[in-house]
This record gives sequence, C-alpha cells and structure tokens, in this order.
Amino acid sequence: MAELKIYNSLTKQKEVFTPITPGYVGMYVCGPTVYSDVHLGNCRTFISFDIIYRYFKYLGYKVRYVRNITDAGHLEGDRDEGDDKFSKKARLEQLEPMEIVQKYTLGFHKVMELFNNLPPTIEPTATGHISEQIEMVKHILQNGYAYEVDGTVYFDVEKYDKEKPYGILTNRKLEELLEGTRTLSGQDEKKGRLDFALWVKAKPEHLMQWPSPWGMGFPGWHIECSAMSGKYLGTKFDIHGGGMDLAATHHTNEIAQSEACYNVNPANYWIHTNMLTVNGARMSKTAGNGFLPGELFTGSHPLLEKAYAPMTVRFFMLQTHYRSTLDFSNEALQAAEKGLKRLWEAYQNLEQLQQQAQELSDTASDTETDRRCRAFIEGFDTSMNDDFNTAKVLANMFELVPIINSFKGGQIPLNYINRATFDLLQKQFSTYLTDIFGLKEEKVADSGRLDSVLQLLIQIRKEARARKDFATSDKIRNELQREGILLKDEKDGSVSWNII
RNA sequence: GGUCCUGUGGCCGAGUGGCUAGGCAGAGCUCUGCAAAAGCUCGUACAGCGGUUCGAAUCCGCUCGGGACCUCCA
Repeated sequence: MAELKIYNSLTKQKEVFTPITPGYVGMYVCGPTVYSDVHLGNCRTFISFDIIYRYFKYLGYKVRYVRNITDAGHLEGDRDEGDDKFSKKARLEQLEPMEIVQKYTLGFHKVMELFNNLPPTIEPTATGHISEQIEMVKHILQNGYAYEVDGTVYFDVEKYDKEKPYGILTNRKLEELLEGTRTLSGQDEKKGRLDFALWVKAKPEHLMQWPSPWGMGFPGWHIECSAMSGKYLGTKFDIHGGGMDLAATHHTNEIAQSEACYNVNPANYWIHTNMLTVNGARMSKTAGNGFLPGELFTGSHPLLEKAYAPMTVRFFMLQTHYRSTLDFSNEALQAAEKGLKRLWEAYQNLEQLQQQAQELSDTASDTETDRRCRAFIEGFDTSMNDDFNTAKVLANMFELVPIINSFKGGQIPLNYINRATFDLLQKQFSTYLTDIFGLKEEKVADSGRLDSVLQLLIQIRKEARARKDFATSDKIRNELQREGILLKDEKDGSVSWNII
C-alpha cells in the first residue's frame, strides 16, 4: 500500500498516516447543532470528510466513523442568563426542544443523502450521553483541573496551562489569549477569563436539564465530543476532524479536557477543512449569508441565477482542495455543471466501448498512448495520497476525457492501448467517480416511455433526412430542443438524445 | 491589537526550485445537409520591489491588497 500523507493541523505539516491499529481507522468528526437548517458551508465539511472516509475504505481500511449530533442545550453566550438554543427556538415555534431536534436532524439527514454522503458508522447524540459527560467532568474535577461554583463546573485553563500548553492547536500562548479576551459584562464567577464551563447549572424554567452531582443542569459546550469520542473510539484515536472555525475554541478545549482527564491528546491527526465563502466572506449562520441546500436545488436564492443539482455542487467542491477556501458564485457553479457533464459522457463512452475492448490484445499498438493513459490513471492514487488532492485527480480525469472520446469517435483507434490498460481505465474511472468521489448520475424521470416516443420521432426524422427533406428534420430537432431535449447525430449514423 | 492563511492568464482553481495542471468562457480548424456534440490548435499567468540561486510563481525580506480565528457557528 502506498503511503498516505495527511496534513496534521497539530504539527502544521504533512505526515505519513500510520494507524494505531493496523488496518483500522478511528475517525471523529464534529457534526451539526440541530437547531436550524444546515447551510452549504456545513455541507462542505461533511462532504470533505465523506471523501476522506470513502478513500480510507478504498485503501482497504476498516473505518469507524463517528459524527455526533449536538442536541443538548448550550448557552448562547458566556453568561448564565443566556437561553439555550433549543428552548429559545422552541418557544418561538411553540414546540418541545426535542421536536426541534427531531425536525432538524431529519432535515440534516435528508440533505446528506441528497449530496450522496455515506452515513457515519456511529452517529451519537449529546442528550444520549449525559451520564458519560458527567463521568468525565467528575474525573476532571478529581484530577484538579476544574472547580465548581454554585452548581456550575468550570475548567481551570490557567492551571492546566502551567503543565501543558493550552493553545497548542492554534499556536498561541496563554498570555496572548488572555489579552485578546474581551471583558465580560455582569458578575463573573469564573476564576480565569479563559475558563469554560464543563457543566452548567440550569434555571428552573430551563427546558433541557438533567440531574448531576452538582444539581440540575446541562453539559457545557465541548464536553460531549470528548465523552463520545472516548466512548466509541477510545481515549486515543487516529483522526479528529471538523471545520477550521472549530480549532481555536472547540478543539482546543477538547484537547484540554482529554489531557486533564486521561492525560492524552485524543487524536494523532487533526484535520481541519476550510470555509466556504460568498463574495469573499465566510458563509455563516450569524452573518446571514448562508445558502440553504434547498435554495440551491430550486434556485430560489436571490443570488442564484438558476438551480443547481446536488451533484453539481459536490463536484464543484471537489475541484478545490479541502484546506483552501472556496468561493461560491454562479459562474463557478455553471462551469462545474458543464465540466461534470463532460466527465459523465466520457464515463458512458467508456461503458459503450467495453464490448469492443473485449477484442483488444495484450500489446498496445501505440505504446506512447498506452503509457500516457496509465500515467494519468496511476496519478489518481498518487494525488489522493498527497493529502486528498481531489482537484488533481480531476485534472487527470479531464486529461483522459479527450482520449476516451477519441476512442469513441474514431480519431484514435482503441487498439492504441492494450486490454489491461483499458480495463484499468474503466475500473479506476468508475471507482473514483462513483465510489470515492461519491458522484452519481442525475436520474431522468420516466425515461422508458419517453424514449419510445423519441425513437418514433427519431425514425420519422431519419426518413425525412433520407429524402433530403431538411425542413421537416430540422423542425423535429428544433421543436424538441425547445422542450429541452437535445438530439445528436452520431458519427455512425445513429441518433442519441439527452435532457439539457 | 494578537495568531495565522492568502494574492496564479477573462472567470474558477492545482502546483513541484528548472520538464509551461485542469475546468469554464473565447478564437480558428476538422467532421456534418445544417446544427449540436466530439476532436485538433491557440492565450506562456503567477500582486509589487528587493535578495538567495546557474535557475523561483515555488525559498527569504519588505510593501500593498484580501480573508480567517481570538465570541455560538463546519
């Protein structure tokens, strides 16, 4: 197996991936908070990790992929008068908090399915792991890195930092962080300005609360990921992932919690995906510039000129490396749409050539073409092994497209390559497109009946052309085109059609 | 203010110290009754200024521009 290199945010360099247990990968990815619809930026992260998950499987690893659902009430701000997100939204919509959770969890799953993301192998919820979180808080208290104030438990960042660097993930010193912290309004029961809550005391009217050794309350912002990753992957596992925005606080605190509790950094490799931007600014819930997947698929967003299919968006994302920002625009999306279409046509051409390829011999009649094809195909794995460089794989695929199309169109004889090369080409083209990149062809509804109707029209047109009645033949083609159906006269005299 | 990232041809975007990614758009040609599709050919880009080097878009420094994080957010 070739070496896979992954950029590790912890060490700021690419490292060869070595699993803790040979043949197995444990991966934890921070999932969504289900109090509103996921926007496209969220989707980008989950699509990126879906590709990573799929690639590990392709490499033959058995992967345990854990992605949580955050459904426990977290404070809005760093003050105890803050409402929790779920009860706030619940009052707004006159629903129980768990109804909100259910609604948006289902919505999230639906979106993931539309993007053809594979489900994680375990999808734990924070509310389902309250006791695990309480246990972990107890441990941290016992180890002396936390303190309780009137039913709320805080993590003692300054004490922790004396023994282990707190800002290790984002390369920051405690003094710098302290300077950057804003002065908080209201009375502050925390000892240190950077201290964060592990457990929060709930007011009586608070809708989501659970009993604990410190009274009724709910878990803090970061403890759920620590508790659930520890439970399902062990206190030390291979990969922890999430969006870059989580590194500075959420992941920094996760590391501190695990170190304080188990004396380990939970993950060997930290992978952070970059942000999706709109007009150069980050897409986010609070900025209000978020695109909802639904708005994209229907084209109902004011900034969109038309609707884009889920697979177009997925492909669009694959054209950029996961650690680069990606800017969202109509032009870029339209380019992606056309590019993907071209890829699918080459893919179909390859399938059609299969019959002909049966007769290929073991020797290629043009070793140069054969060699080039092999080099491009072998480049797929090489590029993926270099920190999952999907953009480079696609570039190689596009290099192969004119070659494949020329086999089909007859510009290049198929026997320029040998049988083994053809088989490899077809196998890898298909594997990458569908299994690793997770792309699928958009279905045309009721194509069976439509096809027989079209075959009739194609036949009539053919007869018209035979007697040089081009007025009739062009009328058929033009009228169909107006209805969104494109006829193509192939080289061999046959006629094919597709939906524009 | 602090910590980082980034600036590539009309647009989107890979990228290794030397062998000019790729996509979209555009131009010409071939094929075609005409189209469409497909194929072929074409643009020699790397913010600016210095430096290191035989050689830099790629390394270093400075300047200018853009962005992220430091506050819930993938």
